[in-house]
Amino acid sequence: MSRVKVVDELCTLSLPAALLGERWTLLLLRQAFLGTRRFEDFQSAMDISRSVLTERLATFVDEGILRRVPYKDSRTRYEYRLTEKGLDLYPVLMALRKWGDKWMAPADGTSFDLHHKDCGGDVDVRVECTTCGEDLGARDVRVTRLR
Amino acid sequence: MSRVKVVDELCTLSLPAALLGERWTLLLLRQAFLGTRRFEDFQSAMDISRSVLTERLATFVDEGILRRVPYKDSRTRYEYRLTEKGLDLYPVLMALRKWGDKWMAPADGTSFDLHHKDCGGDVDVRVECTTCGEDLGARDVRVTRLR
DNA sequence: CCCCTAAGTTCGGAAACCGAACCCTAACTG
DNA sequence: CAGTTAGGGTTCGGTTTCCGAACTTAGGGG
Repeated sequence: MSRVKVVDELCTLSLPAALLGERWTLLLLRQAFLGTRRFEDFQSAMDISRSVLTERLATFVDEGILRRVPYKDSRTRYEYRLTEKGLDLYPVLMALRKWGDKWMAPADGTSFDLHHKDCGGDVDVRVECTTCGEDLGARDVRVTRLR
Repeated sequence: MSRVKVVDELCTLSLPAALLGERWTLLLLRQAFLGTRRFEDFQSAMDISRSVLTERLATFVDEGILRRVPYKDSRTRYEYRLTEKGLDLYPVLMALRKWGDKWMAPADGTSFDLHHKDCGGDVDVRVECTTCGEDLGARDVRVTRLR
């Protein structure tokens, strides 16, 4: 997080970029969205070292992205669940996945599918203009620096 | 990249997540989208060490996200420009920014604004169902593991 | 000539990461 | 009721990666 320079670089894009650009955080998030909740499960699914996992989970918890809740396995243990703030990162992962589908497809396709629960339709991510409704790419947008 | 386990974890989400979850890559990308193209400019804007910058630029180049093109400053130098593949990452950054606006706003607002060049409208990112057109959140989507 | 510039490269010390072993504690097991 | 198991960590020594500062390279300008 201290990788964010405190000049004009401190903005609402660089802050999340610094957080999620930390090693393992995106993969941890992906795992959480796939339903993983317990320490052991994260560890074995991602093959991350236990000490680093502890640390990442802790920063997610105090960023308010995950919360640590007790559960009973005939005894009190803890599991990690996405908060509203965490669930709100869904579009980021969907955008990543869409890009991955287009540009990094590993020949044998993806290992899971996504569908709208209600109607069974496919999931898509779009950048659009709230005024005219058009689809926007990087070249259609003007950046204005403030201050 | 070797952080991607080669079991079922090799998918079109984990591959990009591993790449962009590398330290500095998201911030480098942001900088590129803001128009930065030269080594020195990346270096001073991001405050990254020169050796790591060299390395990150190189992996972006051989991932095909940036390309290294000569320019003349009365002499041949090189600059880094986004490719189509790179420009296609725009939705990822927009999704990050939207999330940042909502959840990490640094009190004094963002340091830059974005507007549709043609109509001046605001930029938005949406996850939607291609069949019914509804907006989708993480809870509206069913994940199906394949194989 | 000497210095400047852009884009790197080199190198020694510091920080982060890794794997493996160890810890703690309540609950089964025999 | 002693011993084992399970989940969720902590500790520790060795390895990678990162950092900052200095050095390199090559053409142009004064």
